[in-house]
Amino acid sequence: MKNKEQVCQFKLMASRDALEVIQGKWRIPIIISLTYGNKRFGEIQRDIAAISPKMLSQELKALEMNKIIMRTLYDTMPVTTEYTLTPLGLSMNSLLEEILKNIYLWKIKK
Amino acid sequence: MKNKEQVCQFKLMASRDALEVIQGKWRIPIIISLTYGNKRFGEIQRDIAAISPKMLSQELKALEMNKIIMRTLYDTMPVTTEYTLTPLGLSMNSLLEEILKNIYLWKIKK
DNA sequence: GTAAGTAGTTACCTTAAAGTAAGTAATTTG
DNA sequence: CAAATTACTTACTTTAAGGTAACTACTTAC
Repeated sequence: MKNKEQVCQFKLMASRDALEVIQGKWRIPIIISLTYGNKRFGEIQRDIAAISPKMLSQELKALEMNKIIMRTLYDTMPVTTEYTLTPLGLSMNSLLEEILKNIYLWKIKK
Repeated sequence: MKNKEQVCQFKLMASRDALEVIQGKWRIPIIISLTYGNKRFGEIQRDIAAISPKMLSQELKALEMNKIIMRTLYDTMPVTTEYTLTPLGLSMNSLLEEILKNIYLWKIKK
């Protein structure tokens, strides 16, 4: 078995890549918004009142590239776009729930 | 029971405060480093080779304020400072492990 | 035909996060 | 006693993230 230091270094390198997925001001809010239903661009924008269309568009693209969300085009009149969490996105959310709960419980405790 | 929209809005607000704890380039790497043993300033700095003393000092303070880590002064000669994860810090780490594992598994899958 | 909604894009600007470099103070080693 | 180590701090600069505002293109409603 490898020693602690090597394992630690490996974990540090792995996290550097993986965590960009949830870094930034808007990605986690977008994931949270989508756990309450598949949504369209405008609906997410209304959920997260402070986000600009530029940032929303940019972050949706990044989340799609990282396979956290999916974009589906519906050939309705007018054309609508729907955003959905992937299984990875859903698994991220359940973990975020845990983290939020832990931090919240800690903050109210004493 | 409240409707989906209200629950979603509540979650979005709660996450805004809670997630600052893990935002930024260095906080999670520091947490990871400390799960492989209580460490001193210089030891963390050696683990995370790219971090500057300024950033390390600043982020350690922030993590301490958020009760993720603890600082212990030892009255040795010379005085040494040791950083330790709190129970909250440890719980954060197990969740980070899960997130990293999920993202990793997803990335290698196909 | 004017306004409003959907789903964005583009260009430009500001600010906050991070980087760089040097300094401090105390102690220890050669 | 000069150099190195530990644990930082301070001042200044750079970069990247995010903000602002205006614009596009298509459709529907009034």
